[in-house]
Amino acid sequence: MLSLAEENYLKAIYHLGKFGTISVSTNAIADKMATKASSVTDMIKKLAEKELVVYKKYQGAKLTENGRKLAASVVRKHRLWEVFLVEHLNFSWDEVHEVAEQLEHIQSEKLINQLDAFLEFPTHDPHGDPIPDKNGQIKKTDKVLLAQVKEHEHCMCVGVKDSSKEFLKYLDKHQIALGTQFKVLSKEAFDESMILEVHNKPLSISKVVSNNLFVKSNQ
Amino acid sequence: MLSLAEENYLKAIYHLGKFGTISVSTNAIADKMATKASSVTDMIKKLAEKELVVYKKYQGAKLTENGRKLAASVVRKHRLWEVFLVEHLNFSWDEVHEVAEQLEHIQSEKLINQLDAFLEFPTHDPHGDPIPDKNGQIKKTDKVLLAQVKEHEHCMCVGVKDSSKEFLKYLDKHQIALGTQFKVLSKEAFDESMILEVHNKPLSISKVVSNNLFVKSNQ
DNA sequence: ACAATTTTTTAGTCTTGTCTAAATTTTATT
DNA sequence: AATAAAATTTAGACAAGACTAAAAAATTGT
Ligand SMILES: [Mn+2]
Ligand SMILES: [Mn+2]
Ligand SMILES: [Mn+2]
Ligand SMILES: [Mn+2]
Repeated sequence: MLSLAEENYLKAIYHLGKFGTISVSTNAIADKMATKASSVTDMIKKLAEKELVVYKKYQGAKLTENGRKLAASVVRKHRLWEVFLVEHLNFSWDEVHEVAEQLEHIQSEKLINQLDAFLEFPTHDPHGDPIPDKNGQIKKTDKVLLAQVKEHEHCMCVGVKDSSKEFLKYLDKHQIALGTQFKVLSKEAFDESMILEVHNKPLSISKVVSNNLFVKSNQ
Repeated sequence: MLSLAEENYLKAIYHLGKFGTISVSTNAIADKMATKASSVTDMIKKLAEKELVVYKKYQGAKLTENGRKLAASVVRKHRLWEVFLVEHLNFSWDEVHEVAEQLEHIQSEKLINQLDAFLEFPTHDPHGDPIPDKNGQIKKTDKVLLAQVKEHEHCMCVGVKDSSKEFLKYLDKHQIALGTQFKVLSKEAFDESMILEVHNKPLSISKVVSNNLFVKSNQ
Protein backbone atom coordinates (compact mmCIF):
# COMPACT_ATOMS: atom_id res chain seq x y z
CA MET A 1 0.00 0.00 0.00
CA LEU A 2 1.45 3.30 -1.12
CA SER A 3 1.05 6.70 0.48
CA LEU A 4 -0.44 9.58 -1.46
CA ALA A 5 3.00 11.20 -1.68
CA GLU A 6 4.59 8.02 -3.01
CA GLU A 7 1.89 7.67 -5.66
CA ASN A 8 2.46 11.23 -6.80
CA TYR A 9 6.19 10.71 -7.13
CA LEU A 10 5.67 7.53 -9.15
CA LYS A 11 3.29 9.34 -11.44
CA ALA A 12 5.73 12.21 -11.97
CA ILE A 13 8.54 9.80 -12.83
CA TYR A 14 6.18 7.93 -15.16
CA HIS A 15 5.22 11.09 -17.05
CA LEU A 16 8.72 12.52 -17.21
CA GLY A 17 10.36 9.22 -18.12
CA LYS A 18 8.22 8.21 -21.10
CA PHE A 19 6.08 5.68 -19.22
CA GLY A 20 9.03 4.66 -17.10
CA THR A 21 11.35 3.72 -19.92
CA ILE A 22 14.04 6.31 -19.21
CA SER A 23 15.76 7.65 -16.13
CA VAL A 24 14.58 10.97 -14.69
CA SER A 25 16.70 13.56 -12.93
CA THR A 26 16.12 14.72 -9.38
CA ASN A 27 15.68 18.30 -10.51
CA ALA A 28 13.16 17.41 -13.20
CA ILE A 29 11.03 15.64 -10.60
CA ALA A 30 11.39 18.53 -8.17
CA ASP A 31 10.26 20.94 -10.88
CA LYS A 32 7.24 18.92 -11.92
CA MET A 33 6.14 18.42 -8.34
CA ALA A 34 6.86 21.94 -7.18
CA THR A 35 9.08 20.68 -4.41
CA LYS A 36 12.81 20.78 -3.64
CA ALA A 37 15.51 18.52 -4.99
CA SER A 38 16.49 17.45 -1.51
CA SER A 39 12.98 16.22 -0.82
CA VAL A 40 13.08 14.28 -4.05
CA THR A 41 16.33 12.57 -3.12
CA ASP A 42 14.78 11.45 0.17
CA MET A 43 11.71 10.04 -1.53
CA ILE A 44 13.57 8.32 -4.36
CA LYS A 45 15.56 6.45 -1.75
CA LYS A 46 12.38 5.22 -0.13
CA LEU A 47 10.94 4.16 -3.48
CA ALA A 48 14.19 2.38 -4.32
CA GLU A 49 13.98 0.59 -0.96
CA LYS A 50 10.53 -0.66 -2.02
CA GLU A 51 11.90 -1.65 -5.44
CA LEU A 52 9.59 0.71 -7.30
CA VAL A 53 12.47 2.64 -8.86
CA VAL A 54 16.11 1.92 -9.63
CA TYR A 55 18.28 4.63 -8.15
CA LYS A 56 21.99 5.23 -8.49
CA LYS A 57 23.43 8.31 -6.82
CA TYR A 58 23.70 11.29 -9.14
CA GLN A 59 22.06 9.29 -11.94
CA GLY A 60 18.37 9.90 -11.38
CA ALA A 61 15.59 7.34 -10.99
CA LYS A 62 13.89 4.94 -13.38
CA LEU A 63 10.73 2.99 -12.69
CA THR A 64 10.91 -0.76 -12.20
CA GLU A 65 8.27 -2.90 -13.87
CA ASN A 66 6.37 -2.90 -10.60
CA GLY A 67 6.70 0.87 -10.24
CA ARG A 68 5.55 1.35 -13.81
CA LYS A 69 2.43 -0.71 -13.21
CA LEU A 70 1.54 1.19 -10.06
CA ALA A 71 2.10 4.55 -11.76
CA ALA A 72 -0.01 3.49 -14.75
CA SER A 73 -2.78 2.46 -12.38
CA VAL A 74 -2.82 5.92 -10.83
CA VAL A 75 -2.92 7.49 -14.32
CA ARG A 76 -5.72 5.10 -15.26
CA LYS A 77 -7.76 6.20 -12.29
CA HIS A 78 -7.06 9.87 -12.96
CA ARG A 79 -8.27 9.65 -16.53
CA LEU A 80 -11.31 7.49 -15.84
CA TRP A 81 -12.45 9.97 -13.19
CA GLU A 82 -11.94 12.81 -15.66
CA VAL A 83 -14.22 11.04 -18.11
CA PHE A 84 -16.81 10.56 -15.38
CA LEU A 85 -16.72 14.21 -14.39
CA VAL A 86 -17.17 15.44 -17.96
CA GLU A 87 -19.66 12.85 -19.18
CA HIS A 88 -21.88 12.63 -16.13
CA LEU A 89 -21.30 15.55 -13.79
CA ASN A 90 -21.26 18.47 -16.21
CA PHE A 91 -17.65 19.43 -15.69
CA SER A 92 -15.81 21.10 -18.54
CA TRP A 93 -12.42 19.84 -19.65
CA ASP A 94 -10.61 22.66 -17.90
CA GLU A 95 -12.20 21.90 -14.53
CA VAL A 96 -11.54 18.20 -14.11
CA HIS A 97 -7.85 18.00 -13.41
CA GLU A 98 -7.73 19.28 -9.82
CA VAL A 99 -10.53 16.99 -8.73
CA ALA A 100 -9.02 14.01 -10.56
CA GLU A 101 -5.75 14.69 -8.73
CA GLN A 102 -7.62 13.84 -5.56
CA LEU A 103 -9.79 11.01 -6.88
CA GLU A 104 -6.85 9.15 -8.41
CA HIS A 105 -5.72 8.15 -4.92
CA ILE A 106 -8.92 6.36 -3.87
CA GLN A 107 -8.05 2.73 -3.19
CA SER A 108 -10.59 0.22 -4.43
CA GLU A 109 -10.18 -2.30 -7.20
CA LYS A 110 -13.89 -2.79 -7.45
CA LEU A 111 -14.57 0.92 -7.61
CA ILE A 112 -12.31 1.53 -10.56
CA ASN A 113 -13.43 -1.56 -12.47
CA GLN A 114 -17.07 -0.70 -12.01
CA LEU A 115 -16.42 2.90 -12.96
CA ASP A 116 -14.69 1.68 -16.12
CA ALA A 117 -17.74 -0.43 -16.97
CA PHE A 118 -20.17 2.37 -16.08
CA LEU A 119 -18.32 4.65 -18.49
CA GLU A 120 -18.43 1.89 -21.12
CA PHE A 121 -14.69 1.31 -21.19
CA PRO A 122 -13.47 4.62 -22.59
CA THR A 123 -10.09 4.59 -24.31
CA HIS A 124 -9.28 8.29 -23.95
CA ASP A 125 -9.82 11.01 -21.37
CA PRO A 126 -11.39 14.42 -22.08
CA HIS A 127 -8.02 15.80 -23.19
CA GLY A 128 -7.45 13.00 -25.68
CA ASP A 129 -4.95 11.19 -23.48
CA PRO A 130 -5.07 7.39 -23.61
CA ILE A 131 -6.38 5.47 -20.60
CA PRO A 132 -4.09 2.62 -19.51
CA ASP A 133 -5.82 -0.77 -19.26
CA LYS A 134 -5.93 -2.93 -16.12
CA ASN A 135 -2.42 -4.15 -16.83
CA GLY A 136 -1.10 -0.64 -17.28
CA GLN A 137 -0.79 -0.94 -21.05
CA ILE A 138 -1.65 1.92 -23.35
CA LYS A 139 -2.05 1.51 -27.07
CA LYS A 140 -0.24 4.40 -28.65
CA THR A 141 -2.06 6.31 -31.33
CA ASP A 142 -0.67 7.92 -34.46
CA LYS A 143 -1.46 11.48 -33.46
CA VAL A 144 0.83 14.26 -34.62
CA LEU A 145 1.27 17.92 -33.66
CA LEU A 146 -0.76 20.34 -35.75
CA ALA A 147 2.48 22.27 -36.33
CA GLN A 148 3.67 19.30 -38.41
CA VAL A 149 0.73 19.33 -40.82
CA LYS A 150 1.41 20.63 -44.32
CA GLU A 151 -0.48 23.37 -46.15
CA HIS A 152 -3.81 22.37 -47.71
CA GLU A 153 -4.06 19.20 -45.61
CA HIS A 154 -7.14 18.26 -43.57
CA CYS A 155 -7.00 16.85 -40.05
CA MET A 156 -9.01 16.34 -36.86
CA CYS A 157 -8.23 17.50 -33.36
CA VAL A 158 -7.59 14.44 -31.17
CA GLY A 159 -5.76 15.80 -28.14
CA VAL A 160 -3.95 18.58 -26.35
CA LYS A 161 -0.33 18.57 -25.28
CA ASP A 162 -0.69 21.46 -22.87
CA SER A 163 -3.79 20.84 -20.82
CA SER A 164 -3.61 23.95 -18.68
CA LYS A 165 -6.84 25.76 -17.86
CA GLU A 166 -5.63 28.75 -19.87
CA PHE A 167 -5.03 26.81 -23.07
CA LEU A 168 -8.25 24.83 -22.76
CA LYS A 169 -10.23 28.02 -22.31
CA TYR A 170 -8.50 29.53 -25.34
CA LEU A 171 -9.64 26.51 -27.34
CA ASP A 172 -13.19 26.81 -26.00
CA LYS A 173 -13.27 30.43 -27.06
CA HIS A 174 -12.41 29.42 -30.60
CA GLN A 175 -14.78 26.48 -30.52
CA ILE A 176 -12.02 23.92 -30.82
CA ALA A 177 -12.72 20.61 -29.13
CA LEU A 178 -11.77 16.97 -29.63
CA GLY A 179 -13.21 15.96 -32.99
CA THR A 180 -13.06 19.43 -34.52
CA GLN A 181 -11.99 19.38 -38.18
CA PHE A 182 -9.17 21.61 -39.43
CA LYS A 183 -7.89 22.52 -42.84
CA VAL A 184 -4.47 24.17 -42.97
CA LEU A 185 -5.01 27.10 -45.31
CA SER A 186 -1.50 28.54 -45.06
CA LYS A 187 1.64 28.65 -42.97
CA GLU A 188 3.65 31.82 -42.39
CA ALA A 189 7.37 31.12 -42.64
CA PHE A 190 8.33 34.18 -40.60
CA ASP A 191 6.78 33.29 -37.21
CA GLU A 192 5.47 29.82 -38.06
CA SER A 193 1.92 30.94 -37.43
CA MET A 194 -0.86 29.20 -39.34
CA ILE A 195 -4.17 30.04 -40.83
CA LEU A 196 -6.70 27.27 -40.36
CA GLU A 197 -10.17 26.76 -41.66
CA VAL A 198 -12.30 25.82 -38.65
CA HIS A 199 -16.08 25.58 -38.78
CA ASN A 200 -15.92 27.09 -42.27
CA LYS A 201 -14.17 30.20 -40.99
CA PRO A 202 -10.52 31.19 -41.15
CA LEU A 203 -8.60 31.27 -37.86
CA SER A 204 -5.06 32.44 -37.34
CA ILE A 205 -3.09 30.60 -34.67
CA SER A 206 0.46 31.04 -33.37
CA LYS A 207 3.18 28.40 -33.28
CA VAL A 208 2.55 28.03 -29.54
CA VAL A 209 -0.95 26.84 -30.30
CA SER A 210 -0.11 24.54 -33.22
CA ASN A 211 2.62 23.02 -31.08
CA ASN A 212 0.15 22.06 -28.39
CA LEU A 213 -2.64 20.53 -30.44
CA PHE A 214 -2.55 16.90 -31.48
CA VAL A 215 -4.33 15.99 -34.69
CA LYS A 216 -4.96 12.94 -36.82
CA SER A 217 -4.50 13.37 -40.53
CA ASN A 218 -7.61 12.62 -42.61
CA GLN A 219 -6.15 9.56 -44.40
CA MET B 1 -9.12 23.91 4.67
CA LEU B 2 -9.11 20.92 6.98
CA SER B 3 -6.77 17.95 6.96
CA LEU B 4 -8.11 14.44 6.57
CA ALA B 5 -7.39 13.74 10.22
CA GLU B 6 -9.21 16.86 11.37
CA GLU B 7 -12.27 15.94 9.27
CA ASN B 8 -12.34 12.48 10.79
CA TYR B 9 -12.21 13.85 14.32
CA LEU B 10 -15.04 16.29 13.60
CA LYS B 11 -17.11 13.48 12.17
CA ALA B 12 -16.51 11.28 15.22
CA ILE B 13 -17.52 14.09 17.57
CA TYR B 14 -20.59 14.75 15.42
CA HIS B 15 -21.72 11.14 15.55
CA LEU B 16 -20.96 10.62 19.24
CA GLY B 17 -22.45 13.94 20.30
CA LYS B 18 -25.87 13.71 18.66
CA PHE B 19 -25.05 16.01 15.72
CA GLY B 20 -22.83 18.14 17.86
CA THR B 21 -25.40 19.00 20.49
CA ILE B 22 -23.67 17.41 23.46
CA SER B 23 -20.10 17.23 24.73
CA VAL B 24 -18.06 14.11 23.98
CA SER B 25 -15.39 12.57 26.19
CA THR B 26 -11.80 12.09 25.12
CA ASN B 27 -12.03 8.35 25.68
CA ALA B 28 -15.20 7.99 23.64
CA ILE B 29 -13.51 9.68 20.70
CA ALA B 30 -10.38 7.57 21.14
CA ASP B 31 -12.51 4.42 21.13
CA LYS B 32 -14.48 5.34 18.04
CA MET B 33 -11.36 6.32 16.13
CA ALA B 34 -9.23 3.42 17.32
CA THR B 35 -6.58 5.78 18.60
CA LYS B 36 -5.27 6.80 22.01
CA ALA B 37 -6.74 9.32 24.41
CA SER B 38 -3.54 11.35 24.40
CA SER B 39 -3.74 11.75 20.64
CA VAL B 40 -7.31 12.91 21.00
CA THR B 41 -6.37 15.53 23.57
CA ASP B 42 -3.76 16.91 21.18
CA MET B 43 -6.20 17.09 18.31
CA ILE B 44 -9.07 18.58 20.31
CA LYS B 45 -6.76 21.41 21.29
CA LYS B 46 -6.01 22.11 17.64
CA LEU B 47 -9.68 22.03 16.74
CA ALA B 48 -10.45 24.35 19.66
CA GLU B 49 -7.73 26.69 18.39
CA LYS B 50 -9.59 26.78 15.06
CA GLU B 51 -12.88 27.32 16.87
CA LEU B 52 -14.42 24.13 15.55
CA VAL B 53 -14.97 22.70 19.01
CA VAL B 54 -15.33 24.10 22.50
CA TYR B 55 -12.90 22.42 24.81
CA LYS B 56 -12.51 22.69 28.57
CA LYS B 57 -9.87 20.53 30.21
CA TYR B 58 -11.23 17.27 31.57
CA GLN B 59 -14.68 18.11 30.21
CA GLY B 60 -14.58 16.76 26.67
CA ALA B 61 -15.31 18.58 23.42
CA LYS B 62 -18.48 19.90 21.82
CA LEU B 63 -18.79 21.09 18.24
CA THR B 64 -19.27 24.78 17.54
CA GLU B 65 -21.80 25.78 14.91
CA ASN B 66 -18.99 26.01 12.42
CA GLY B 67 -17.60 22.60 13.43
CA ARG B 68 -21.08 21.10 13.18
CA LYS B 69 -21.50 22.38 9.64
CA LEU B 70 -18.17 21.04 8.52
CA ALA B 71 -18.83 17.66 10.12
CA ALA B 72 -22.27 17.50 8.49
CA SER B 73 -20.71 18.27 5.13
CA VAL B 74 -18.36 15.31 5.51
CA VAL B 75 -21.30 13.08 6.46
CA ARG B 76 -23.26 14.44 3.49
CA LYS B 77 -20.44 13.50 1.14
CA HIS B 78 -20.05 10.08 2.72
CA ARG B 79 -23.71 9.24 2.27
CA LEU B 80 -24.06 10.66 -1.23
CA TRP B 81 -21.09 8.58 -2.36
CA GLU B 82 -22.65 5.51 -0.76
CA VAL B 83 -25.79 6.10 -2.80
CA PHE B 84 -23.72 6.46 -5.95
CA LEU B 85 -21.83 3.24 -5.32
CA VAL B 86 -25.00 1.23 -4.72
CA GLU B 87 -27.20 2.80 -7.40
CA HIS B 88 -24.70 3.09 -10.21
CA LEU B 89 -21.64 0.96 -9.54
CA ASN B 90 -23.21 -2.31 -8.38
CA PHE B 91 -21.92 -2.19 -4.85
CA SER B 92 -23.93 -3.91 -2.15
CA TRP B 93 -24.79 -2.10 1.07
CA ASP B 94 -22.13 -3.97 3.00
CA GLU B 95 -19.34 -2.93 0.62
CA VAL B 96 -19.75 0.83 0.41
CA HIS B 97 -18.56 2.08 3.75
CA GLU B 98 -14.79 1.65 3.37
CA VAL B 99 -14.76 3.35 -0.02
CA ALA B 100 -17.02 6.17 1.19
CA GLU B 101 -14.61 6.73 4.07
CA GLN B 102 -12.07 7.74 1.44
CA LEU B 103 -14.39 9.58 -0.94
CA GLU B 104 -15.86 11.76 1.81
CA HIS B 105 -12.59 13.71 1.94
CA ILE B 106 -12.54 14.82 -1.70
CA GLN B 107 -12.65 18.61 -1.76
CA SER B 108 -14.87 20.10 -4.46
CA GLU B 109 -18.09 21.98 -3.99
CA LYS B 110 -19.05 21.47 -7.59
CA LEU B 111 -18.37 17.75 -7.45
CA ILE B 112 -20.68 17.14 -4.54
CA ASN B 113 -23.45 19.38 -5.84
CA GLN B 114 -23.35 17.75 -9.25
CA LEU B 115 -23.25 14.31 -7.67
CA ASP B 116 -26.30 15.23 -5.60
CA ALA B 117 -28.12 16.29 -8.78
CA PHE B 118 -26.95 13.23 -10.71
CA LEU B 119 -28.39 11.03 -7.96
CA GLU B 120 -31.61 13.08 -8.08
CA PHE B 121 -31.26 14.55 -4.61
CA PRO B 122 -31.56 11.43 -2.47
CA THR B 123 -32.69 11.92 1.12
CA HIS B 124 -31.30 8.72 2.59
CA ASP B 125 -28.24 6.54 2.09
CA PRO B 126 -28.31 2.77 1.43
CA HIS B 127 -28.49 2.09 5.17
CA GLY B 128 -31.49 4.35 5.66
CA ASP B 129 -29.45 7.15 7.22
CA PRO B 130 -30.55 10.68 6.34
CA ILE B 131 -28.36 12.81 4.06
CA PRO B 132 -27.68 16.31 5.43
CA ASP B 133 -28.58 19.12 3.01
CA LYS B 134 -26.12 21.77 1.80
CA ASN B 135 -26.56 23.67 5.06
CA GLY B 136 -25.89 20.59 7.14
CA GLN B 137 -29.52 20.17 8.16
CA ILE B 138 -31.14 16.75 8.41
CA LYS B 139 -34.85 16.26 8.74
CA LYS B 140 -35.35 13.67 11.40
CA THR B 141 -37.72 10.84 10.62
CA ASP B 142 -40.08 9.03 12.95
CA LYS B 143 -38.36 5.68 12.71
CA VAL B 144 -38.42 3.36 15.71
CA LEU B 145 -36.54 0.21 16.68
CA LEU B 146 -38.25 -3.00 15.66
CA ALA B 147 -37.85 -4.13 19.29
CA GLN B 148 -40.40 -1.46 20.25
CA VAL B 149 -43.12 -2.70 17.93
CA LYS B 150 -46.05 -4.50 19.60
CA GLU B 151 -47.40 -7.92 18.73
CA HIS B 152 -49.68 -8.14 15.67
CA GLU B 153 -48.48 -4.75 14.32
CA HIS B 154 -47.25 -4.21 10.78
CA CYS B 155 -44.21 -2.12 9.88
CA MET B 156 -41.62 -1.49 7.20
CA CYS B 157 -37.84 -1.66 7.45
CA VAL B 158 -36.39 1.85 6.97
CA GLY B 159 -32.87 1.62 8.38
CA VAL B 160 -30.21 -0.20 10.31
CA LYS B 161 -28.62 0.94 13.54
CA ASP B 162 -25.66 -1.40 13.31
CA SER B 163 -24.34 -1.16 9.77
CA SER B 164 -21.50 -3.64 10.14
CA LYS B 165 -20.77 -5.99 7.25
CA GLU B 166 -21.79 -8.92 9.43
CA PHE B 167 -25.22 -7.60 10.29
CA LEU B 168 -25.89 -6.44 6.73
CA LYS B 169 -25.00 -9.89 5.40
CA TYR B 170 -27.25 -11.49 7.98
CA LEU B 171 -30.09 -9.32 6.70
CA ASP B 172 -29.28 -10.21 3.08
CA LYS B 173 -29.41 -13.88 3.97
CA HIS B 174 -32.91 -13.45 5.33
CA GLN B 175 -33.94 -11.20 2.46
CA ILE B 176 -34.42 -8.17 4.62
CA ALA B 177 -33.73 -4.87 2.91
CA LEU B 178 -34.95 -1.28 3.17
CA GLY B 179 -38.65 -1.38 2.29
CA THR B 180 -39.23 -4.93 3.47
CA GLN B 181 -42.58 -5.37 5.26
CA PHE B 182 -42.77 -7.05 8.66
CA LYS B 183 -45.61 -8.30 10.80
CA VAL B 184 -44.80 -9.04 14.42
CA LEU B 185 -46.40 -12.45 15.01
CA SER B 186 -45.25 -12.87 18.59
CA LYS B 187 -42.74 -11.76 21.20
CA GLU B 188 -41.08 -14.13 23.65
CA ALA B 189 -40.91 -12.61 27.11
CA PHE B 190 -38.05 -14.82 28.26
CA ASP B 191 -35.28 -13.66 25.87
CA GLU B 192 -37.17 -10.91 24.08
CA SER B 193 -36.84 -12.72 20.77
CA MET B 194 -39.52 -12.15 18.16
CA ILE B 195 -41.25 -14.09 15.47
CA LEU B 196 -41.90 -12.01 12.39
CA GLU B 197 -43.77 -12.63 9.23
CA VAL B 198 -41.47 -11.64 6.37
CA HIS B 199 -42.24 -12.36 2.71
CA ASN B 200 -45.18 -14.50 3.94
CA LYS B 201 -42.91 -16.75 5.98
CA PRO B 202 -42.25 -16.81 9.70
CA LEU B 203 -38.79 -15.74 10.86
CA SER B 204 -37.46 -15.85 14.39
CA ILE B 205 -35.05 -13.10 15.35
CA SER B 206 -33.16 -12.34 18.55
CA LYS B 207 -33.30 -9.14 20.59
CA VAL B 208 -29.91 -8.20 19.14
CA VAL B 209 -31.49 -8.10 15.70
CA SER B 210 -34.70 -6.30 16.65
CA ASN B 211 -32.61 -3.74 18.49
CA ASN B 212 -30.66 -2.88 15.36
CA LEU B 213 -33.43 -2.55 12.82
CA PHE B 214 -35.31 0.69 12.36
CA VAL B 215 -38.88 0.44 11.14
CA LYS B 216 -41.76 2.73 10.39
CA SER B 217 -45.15 1.68 11.68
CA ASN B 218 -47.80 1.21 8.98
CA GLN B 219 -50.00 4.13 10.16
C1' DA C 1 43.27 20.05 -18.00
C1' DC C 2 41.38 23.03 -14.83
C1' DA C 3 38.32 26.44 -13.07
C1' DA C 4 33.48 27.80 -12.90
C1' DT C 5 28.88 26.48 -12.82
C1' DT C 6 25.17 23.39 -12.16
C1' DT C 7 23.21 19.34 -10.17
C1' DT C 8 22.67 16.33 -6.48
C1' DT C 9 23.26 14.75 -1.90
C1' DT C 10 23.81 15.30 3.11
C1' DA C 11 22.94 17.26 7.59
C1' DG C 12 19.98 19.33 10.46
C1' DT C 13 15.35 21.32 11.42
C1' DC C 14 10.20 21.64 11.27
C1' DT C 15 5.15 20.22 11.23
C1' DT C 16 1.54 16.81 11.56
C1' DG C 17 -0.21 13.12 13.76
C1' DT C 18 0.77 9.33 16.36
C1' DC C 19 2.54 6.61 20.53
C1' DT C 20 4.04 5.25 25.65
C1' DA C 21 4.77 6.36 30.29
C1' DA C 22 4.08 9.34 33.95
C1' DA C 23 1.49 12.94 36.28
C1' DT C 24 -2.81 15.04 37.36
C1' DT C 25 -7.71 15.52 37.90
C1' DT C 26 -12.22 13.62 38.40
C1' DT C 27 -15.37 10.10 39.95
C1' DA C 28 -16.65 6.24 42.70
C1' DT C 29 -16.41 3.63 46.99
C1' DT C 30 -16.10 2.94 51.53
C1' DA D 1 -13.88 12.69 54.23
C1' DA D 2 -10.41 9.78 52.72
C1' DT D 3 -8.91 6.58 49.48
C1' DA D 4 -9.14 3.81 45.35
C1' DA D 5 -10.09 3.65 40.59
C1' DA D 6 -10.85 5.64 36.23
C1' DA D 7 -10.35 9.31 32.98
C1' DT D 8 -7.59 12.89 31.14
C1' DT D 9 -3.56 15.54 30.31
C1' DT D 10 1.45 16.27 29.95
C1' DA D 11 6.06 15.12 28.60
C1' DG D 12 8.97 13.09 25.57
C1' DA D 13 9.74 10.31 21.47
C1' DC D 14 9.02 8.80 16.65
C1' DA D 15 7.85 8.44 11.46
C1' DA D 16 6.58 10.78 7.18
C1' DG D 17 7.42 14.39 4.33
C1' DA D 18 8.85 18.74 3.69
C1' DC D 19 12.55 22.73 3.91
C1' DT D 20 17.29 25.40 4.13
C1' DA D 21 22.09 25.59 4.03
C1' DA D 22 26.27 23.42 3.18
C1' DA D 23 29.07 19.79 1.02
C1' DA D 24 30.13 16.84 -2.79
C1' DA D 25 29.93 15.29 -7.48
C1' DA D 26 29.13 16.06 -12.31
C1' DT D 27 29.11 19.03 -16.21
C1' DT D 28 30.58 22.96 -18.95
C1' DG D 29 33.64 26.39 -20.86
C1' DT D 30 38.06 27.89 -21.99
MN1 LIG E 1 -5.60 15.62 -15.60
MN1 LIG F 1 -6.48 14.47 -18.72
MN1 LIG G 1 -20.88 4.46 5.85
MN1 LIG H 1 -24.29 4.68 5.42
